[in-house]
Amino acid sequence: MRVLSLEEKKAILSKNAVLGLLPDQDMDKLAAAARLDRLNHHQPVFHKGDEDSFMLLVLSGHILISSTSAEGKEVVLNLINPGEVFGEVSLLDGKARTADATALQPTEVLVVERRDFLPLLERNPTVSVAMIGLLCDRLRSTSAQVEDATFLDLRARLAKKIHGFAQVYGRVQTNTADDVRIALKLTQRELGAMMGTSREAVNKQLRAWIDEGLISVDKGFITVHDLEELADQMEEDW
Amino acid sequence: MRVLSLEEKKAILSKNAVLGLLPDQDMDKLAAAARLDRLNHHQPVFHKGDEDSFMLLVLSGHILISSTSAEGKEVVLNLINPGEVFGEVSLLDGKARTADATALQPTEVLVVERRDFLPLLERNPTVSVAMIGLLCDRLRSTSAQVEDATFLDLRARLAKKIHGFAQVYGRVQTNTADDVRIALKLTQRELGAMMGTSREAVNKQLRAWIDEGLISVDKGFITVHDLEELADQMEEDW
DNA sequence: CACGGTTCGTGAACCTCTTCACACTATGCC
DNA sequence: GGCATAGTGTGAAGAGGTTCACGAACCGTG
Repeated sequence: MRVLSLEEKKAILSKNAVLGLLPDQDMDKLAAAARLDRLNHHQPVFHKGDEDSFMLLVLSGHILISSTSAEGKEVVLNLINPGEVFGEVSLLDGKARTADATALQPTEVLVVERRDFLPLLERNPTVSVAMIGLLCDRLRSTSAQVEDATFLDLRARLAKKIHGFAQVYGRVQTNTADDVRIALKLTQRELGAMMGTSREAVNKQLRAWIDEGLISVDKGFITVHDLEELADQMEEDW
Repeated sequence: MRVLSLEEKKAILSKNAVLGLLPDQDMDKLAAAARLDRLNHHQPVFHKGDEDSFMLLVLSGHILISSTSAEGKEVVLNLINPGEVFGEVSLLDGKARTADATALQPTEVLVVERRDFLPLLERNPTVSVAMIGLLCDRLRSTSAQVEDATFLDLRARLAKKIHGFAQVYGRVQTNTADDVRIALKLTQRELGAMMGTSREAVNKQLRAWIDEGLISVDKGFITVHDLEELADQMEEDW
C-alpha cells in the first residue's frame, strides 16, 4: 500500500479551510504526525461511546455520521465530503464519541490525533477562530435538523434533502438541460435515516414523484427533472 | 433604574466559565463595553433572521431559545440559566440568528457586542479554547436532541426532560425525603415545544403519571415522587 | 371581586407514518 | 452462472400521535 510523503500530506492539509491556516512550520509537524488510512465500504471509523479523540480529514469517498438506538433504529446526523473534517468534537473536548462514523464508499482519510493538534491550536489563534467557525456551522446545521424534524412532514423533508443533494452532488445533464443527476448513491434506508423515517415511507414518496415525472431513478442514482417543483414540495403541509 | 458599576460587571463576568478566563486588563475593557438589560416575562431578545451579533450573559431569570414555523408551531432548542451565555453563535460567526430568544421570567442580562469581544478572543487563546469547549457542549446536546426526537416516543422524551429538570432545578423536600420539587414553572405548551409535541399530548402523559402517583403538580410546579420509576420511563418503547 | 385572557383537562375524529409481510430485483462473489 | 445477500416495491393493519372542540380552572389587573 502506498504511503504519502510529507509533502503530499502537507499539500492535502493545506487545502482544508481550518487546517490550511497553520503556519508552515506547524504544518510540517502536523503532516508528520498525520497518518493515512484507507477504509472499505461500510467500515466503521469509530463508534458512539469510544474514548478515542482523533479527527479525520476526508481525501476521497464519503463518511456517514450516524447513531443507532437500542432497537436498531438509525439516524444520520451528517454526511462528510472530500476536503472536510469530522470527529473534531472529541478531538477538541476530549470526551467520548457521540455518534458512529462509517465509510459510505472506499474512503481515504488522514488521521490527526488530539495530542498532536491541541498544541498547534493553542498557539495559532487564527486556527482557533477558524475552528470556532466550523463548530458554528455544525451547530447551525444541527439546529436546522431539529427544526425540520418537528416542522416538516416526510414529503417536505425528503424534498429538502434531495434538493440539497442536487446543489452539492448535482451534475447538469448535457443532453437534457434541465435534468440534474445526483452523483451520490444512497440506499433508501440511508435516505430514511437522514430524516428519521422508515425506508418504506421514503420508497413510497420517491415512487409518487417518479409517477409525477418529477424525478427518476436509475441504478440507484436519482435524477431531478424539475428542481423548481421539488423546491415547492419543501414547504410545510398544504 | 439602577446601573451596574464597572466593578460589579467585572465580578459578574468573572464568574462565567468562558469570559472569566480573560486577563484583568481585557476584563476591564469588556466590562466597560457590556451593558445591562432588564427583560420582562415574554419579552423577546432577538428573532430568527435578525442580523445583530451580540451575545448575552444571564444574571437572573431564564431565556428560552426557540424557533417558530410558518404555521405557528414552536420548537424549543435550549433553555438558558443564570450564569450561562447565549447568542454566542451569531457573535462568533457574524451571521444571522437561527432562532428566537425570549425571556421566560423577568430576566437580567449583560449584553456583549461582537465588535467588543472578537479582539479579546483573538488575543486570548485560553478564551478561544474555552469557547470551543462551550460550542462542543452545545453540539453534543443538540445532537442528543435529534437522537431523542427520532428514537424516543413522547412518554420517554417527557420522562427524560423532567428527569433532567429534577437534576438541575430540583429541590429535595425536607418533610418528604424522596420528593423532588422542580423550581421552574413551565406551561404544558412550553414543555411540548421542548419535545416537538402538542400541549395536549403532554397533558395526557402528565395526567397518567399523576394517576400512577409518580408525580404531582401544584400551582404549575411539578414534584417528582419517584425518580427511579421516572428514569425507567425514559427507555425506548416497551 | 368581577372580568378577560391564558392555561389546563379531556374526548372524538382523523391521519400520517410505522410495522409487518412478502414478492421481486439487483449485486457481488465463489 | 448460480446462489446468497442486500435492496426495492407495495399493500394491509394498527399505533401514536395531531387537530378540533369546548368547558373548567386559574391568574393578573382595573
